[in-house]
Amino acid sequence: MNNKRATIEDVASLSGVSIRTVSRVINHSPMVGDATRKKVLQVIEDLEYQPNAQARGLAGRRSFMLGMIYDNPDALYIDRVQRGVLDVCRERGYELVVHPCDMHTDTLSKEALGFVNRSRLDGVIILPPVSENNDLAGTLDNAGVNYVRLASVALDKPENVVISNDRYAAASMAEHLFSLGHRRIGYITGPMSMKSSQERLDGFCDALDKYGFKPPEDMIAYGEYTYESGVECGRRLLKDAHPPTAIFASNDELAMGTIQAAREKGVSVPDDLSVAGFDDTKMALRSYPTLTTVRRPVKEMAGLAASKLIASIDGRDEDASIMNMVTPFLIPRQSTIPAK
Amino acid sequence: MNNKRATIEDVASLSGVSIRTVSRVINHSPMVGDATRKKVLQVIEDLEYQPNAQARGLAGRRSFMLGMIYDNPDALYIDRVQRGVLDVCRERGYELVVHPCDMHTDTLSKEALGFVNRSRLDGVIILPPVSENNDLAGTLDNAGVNYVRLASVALDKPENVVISNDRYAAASMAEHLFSLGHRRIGYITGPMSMKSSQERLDGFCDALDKYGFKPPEDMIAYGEYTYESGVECGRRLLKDAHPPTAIFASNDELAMGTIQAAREKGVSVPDDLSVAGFDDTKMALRSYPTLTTVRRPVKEMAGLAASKLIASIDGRDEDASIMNMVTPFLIPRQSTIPAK
DNA sequence: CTGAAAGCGCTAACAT
DNA sequence: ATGTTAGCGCTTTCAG
Repeated sequence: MNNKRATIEDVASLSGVSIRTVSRVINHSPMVGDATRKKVLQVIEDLEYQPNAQARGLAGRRSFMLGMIYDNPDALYIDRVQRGVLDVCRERGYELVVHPCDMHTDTLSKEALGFVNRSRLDGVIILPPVSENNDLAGTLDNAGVNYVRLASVALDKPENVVISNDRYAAASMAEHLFSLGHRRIGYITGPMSMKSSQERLDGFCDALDKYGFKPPEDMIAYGEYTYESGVECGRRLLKDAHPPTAIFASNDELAMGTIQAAREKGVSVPDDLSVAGFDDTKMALRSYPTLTTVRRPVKEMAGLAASKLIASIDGRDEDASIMNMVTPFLIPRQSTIPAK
Repeated sequence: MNNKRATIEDVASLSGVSIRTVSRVINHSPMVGDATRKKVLQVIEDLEYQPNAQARGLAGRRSFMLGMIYDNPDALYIDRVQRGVLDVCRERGYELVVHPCDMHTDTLSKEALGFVNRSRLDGVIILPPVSENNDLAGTLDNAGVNYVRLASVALDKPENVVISNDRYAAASMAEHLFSLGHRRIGYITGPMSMKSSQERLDGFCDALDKYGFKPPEDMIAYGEYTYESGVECGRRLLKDAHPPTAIFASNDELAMGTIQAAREKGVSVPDDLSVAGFDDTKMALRSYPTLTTVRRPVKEMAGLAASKLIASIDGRDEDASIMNMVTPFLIPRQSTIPAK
């Protein structure tokens, strides 16, 4: 940098107070006289002084940095989370360090802890499906690292998780289809190793159950949350002797695959087959017909997670331990219409 | 953290050398005896010692952190860049701090500089279209901040930019359409304030020119890189008395909009109209028909940018000042077929 | 409410 | 090739 940056000392001497006082002002301590504070703030502005985060971190043992750990193929989801977290970070003077990882490596926990320690992160936010890894959470907890997981079930203490009620949302979608008159509804799952897959399937079954229906085993296809898997499962469901009038695919990728499978077979969506997805990806709006889907308030979830994390960091345990659960909502579009 | 982390001092005493020597080992200084180095490294491993990045930063005036500044709606693009940058960061021991911003604010430069200074970032990577802001680049340069811009033209010194040859790519696409027998080709631009829009349009014209054609003004629609704009421009081009047999939309969003416009008008893609896009977004593969498009090697560009940035930081000027230009490549899919 | 001084853990002159 | 030591800029006891 050309003109060396001002230090706390410059601010102190120019405002005629001690370093300690400037530090108090920076850290919003209430123990400063109003006149003093104002004066100091003025000098800070004049000098365009910015506290050195590293020095603050070294001395105060906090970095004002949060980390984000994930292994998720959905770029839009990641982007939404980043923005949600950053909205809160900005208010509170934090920065965000990103850390995509490989959830299938056996050194994941160690590696993640290394990440946190190296940068002295004040806390981390963990996205699904990595968030479902209890070994990782345990490792972090053990090391005294603050963390919050984004998940679809309460797999941790309230201060460590923000929940999306996927189960309820899936049930809503099932009811939506049901209310459109569909009685033979196919369902395509994600990988059953993921909580979200289980929850969504359970929600689907909950709803059928409510109407006195038993989820027909032959109408449930076990998929992978991918397009290819959607094509395959869609084909299988559609070639049934008694094919479904609607298919609820548990994410948009699967739904797009399902639509493709229908197209191949000359089954018209939505005229002959209603199709619903989950996630509200960009494709949902661009596909033809546009896709009825479920949108999780991802950005809001992320914001809650960041707030919770910062509350933990600040030791505001009452705030941190509030249970946060958000509810996704249904977005009806063209791909679902009344059954014939 | 429970068990306080080891410090350089612990490592020093346990390996029976001075702090300075440990520091040398950490920083890969060649001035250490082989035996000594080995011993120290062993202790480091045993203690699971990780140098404190903040202390390193404070003392050594580098943070080992890179920043990424952007205001881009394409989450996939951002994700690809982040991953490309991080691949290089990992090798070199850097972390990545993300910073989405609002490019339309007049305090952008100041705000961005604040970001860099606050966290003492060693450098930043700037994504388009923010990267086209010369005021920002000037401000950073002035402050002695290392930066690299991702762009589609050489709008800065070689050490400060990695270029994607959009012009060439657009020309390839035009030739592709031409070689399929299309002679009346519509073109939809992005916002002409963006270099990428200009470059792609120029590339398109270059190609026509090469075949002795003049780009017909009435076949050029000025759009916005959005789906809605694609629908609108598509409609306009298609209602021409002498409609095009192919439309080259300068990004995938526009192309999807164009396909929608064709659908509205009962024009079949690709039978009656070939449509091509640019970017290779996820939609390109999910649309029906799948979309012929252009893919920029985004991750590679990002990696080059990171390498270049780190070279600058390290003062390896020869490495930093190599001109980096990558060439996007055409991906033919179902949406473009021979003209009838 | 404010100030003086002791580090936080590391790098980099400066010795040896 | 290795050790000694003075900071980097800030927070935080501990006194006033």
